[in-house]
Amino acid sequence: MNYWLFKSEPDVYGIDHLAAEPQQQCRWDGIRNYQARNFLRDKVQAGDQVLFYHSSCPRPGVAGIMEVVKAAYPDPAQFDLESDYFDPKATQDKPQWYAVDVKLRKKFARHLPLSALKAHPDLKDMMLFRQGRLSVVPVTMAEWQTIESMVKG
DNA sequence: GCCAACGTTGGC
DNA sequence: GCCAACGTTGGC
Repeated sequence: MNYWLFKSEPDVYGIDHLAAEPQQQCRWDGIRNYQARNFLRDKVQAGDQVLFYHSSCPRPGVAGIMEVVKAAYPDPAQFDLESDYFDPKATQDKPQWYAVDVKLRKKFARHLPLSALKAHPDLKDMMLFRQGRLSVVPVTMAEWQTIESMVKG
């Protein structure tokens, strides 16, 4: 099992949106960055645990935990002319982009702010900090456990 | 293949 | 709004 951090802008789709979905489940789509795509397509598996990260907002940070319920499949939006995520290079035979399905596991009572993550010595090597612009980021098991302990504590 | 210009992300 | 860090595009 793997651990991840997925980013979303809460104005567009935050953890409360996910909480309001039927079965608190949704398609995580619209990823249009090759490195993020490769993680999604090649590494993200059903059962993986995911931090829901709010970005580009007044208080960026981790808002809760999701679980992957369906591994990667072609993102339907790439074939949809009406969609912002339409990609003329994509064909059914050669999809360019992938999506996964996720389910809400836990919404934190208090969001864990980015500042707290940055301040913790055990998290100093997080890929989140090294490559700030990536929207699908691996998290190590040690980092995951540290973050869980911060939420409880 | 190189590189400049431009666009996007995201924290502050 | 600003800026850093990348990513993408397109000319050559």
